[in-house]
Amino acid sequence: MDAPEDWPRFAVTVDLVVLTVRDGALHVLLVRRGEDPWRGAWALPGGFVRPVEDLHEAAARELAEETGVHQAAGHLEQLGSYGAPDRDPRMRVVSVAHLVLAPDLPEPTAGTDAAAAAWVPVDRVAGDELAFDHARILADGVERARAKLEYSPLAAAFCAERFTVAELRAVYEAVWGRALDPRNFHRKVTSAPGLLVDTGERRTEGRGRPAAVYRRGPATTIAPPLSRD
Amino acid sequence: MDAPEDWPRFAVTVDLVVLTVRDGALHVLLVRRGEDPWRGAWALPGGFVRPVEDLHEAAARELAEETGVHQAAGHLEQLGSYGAPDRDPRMRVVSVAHLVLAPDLPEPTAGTDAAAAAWVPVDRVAGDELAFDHARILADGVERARAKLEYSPLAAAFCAERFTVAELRAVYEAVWGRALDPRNFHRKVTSAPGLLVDTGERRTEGRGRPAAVYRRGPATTIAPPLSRD
DNA sequence: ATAATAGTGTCTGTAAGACAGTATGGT
DNA sequence: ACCATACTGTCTTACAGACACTATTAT
Repeated sequence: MDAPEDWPRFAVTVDLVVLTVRDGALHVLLVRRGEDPWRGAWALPGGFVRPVEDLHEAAARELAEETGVHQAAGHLEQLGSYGAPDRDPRMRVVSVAHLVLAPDLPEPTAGTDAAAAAWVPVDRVAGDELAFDHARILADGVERARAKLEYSPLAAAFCAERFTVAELRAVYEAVWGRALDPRNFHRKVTSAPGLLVDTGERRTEGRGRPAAVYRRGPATTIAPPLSRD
Repeated sequence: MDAPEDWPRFAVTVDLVVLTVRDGALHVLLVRRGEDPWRGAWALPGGFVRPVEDLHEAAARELAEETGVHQAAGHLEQLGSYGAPDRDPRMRVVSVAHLVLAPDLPEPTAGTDAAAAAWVPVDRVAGDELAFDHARILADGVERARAKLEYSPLAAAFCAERFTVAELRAVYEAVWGRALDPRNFHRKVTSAPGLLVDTGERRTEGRGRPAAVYRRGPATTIAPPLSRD
């Protein structure tokens, strides 16, 4: 086996698929590119991995830099790596994409790097207006999120620390793009052991009976899973 | 945003978690390292990504080089990337790990690179005898394989092109490490639409009634999934 | 005949989907 | 009073797990 220093050098970046739920629809955070290539196109936020940081750290740092969010609530996980030889015309770049699920955040651009940043509904992102291979990365991220809601407690990452069953259901409906029966959903999530912890608090939203307020429980999976059919 | 050529250079490798089922147990393909660091330790097969090839191509090439297998049967997918700053003492290396599920192969070492290669039962691999962070990568690969058998037709990737229900069940039992009820398993997999295609062929294994021989069907998921409890 | 494996039928408990009905607030 | 939302209970159907039973081969 040969020594690493004899082998081709790559630039390594992290790209972020940051998803949130706003106004009943799944949104992704995009930035407008200020330079060539792809000047003026929308792109996923991201940046280069520094010499001394792990991939996960780099993703968290870029998230904070570009959105002003110190990923306390929410969820960050590695999505996958993209390294087609021609994906960046300047040189060989491997991007390690990460998926972030965040509660509804204050308008972006609080950050620094990007010329402009915006939340865009995922079903209104035209694939050909995204830079590089970001349309593929976005599609993979959305699919991962949709799949994970089935068997993991991750939907709560889209909510504030305290939330109602209706808010949780709204997340599922936005991410899956279909209506769920409120009564069966309630029965399912409240009976799943360790999924929700009742805070005792009640909350009135407009009219109607006040809803119980929950926190995330210790469960790491939902078995049997919810079905998105 | 800055130009990639101004940024730190990484070496990028692919590492392979190659799994197969032999003698009723899940095995992983390991190679003995011939050089420092970790000279003499077991490691996952792998190597450096070349200047002009995609990550997936690099993984397939390394698989062929180190095992002599031209990944026709079987399955290859990306597992995840590992890039802790100190994972290789020589320089900054990011490894894109891939998972390979292969039918029982002829003894390795048919390949070239590795000083020695061997199939090792996964539950007999001591974590601290693997080079670099390969113990973690192996654990992630095995967990991925176990999880995917639940809801995907991937178990067939461990079988020859034509196989019986009993052979398929043996795969599940080896990967999950628990016995399954042959009758319920048979009912489940034969009634899953598109999972198996009856070839009409029958096969007698020792004594007992001959078993129907199947090929993989077009199904991409098993819904509802099997449960490994 | 006996053993062994392949494959089918039946029963039971659990849970999902559909939806009636009750509880508790705002207007 | 009325409506909207939260929550509970009931019915039906589907399916997993358990296991009796039949089918077809080797010894």
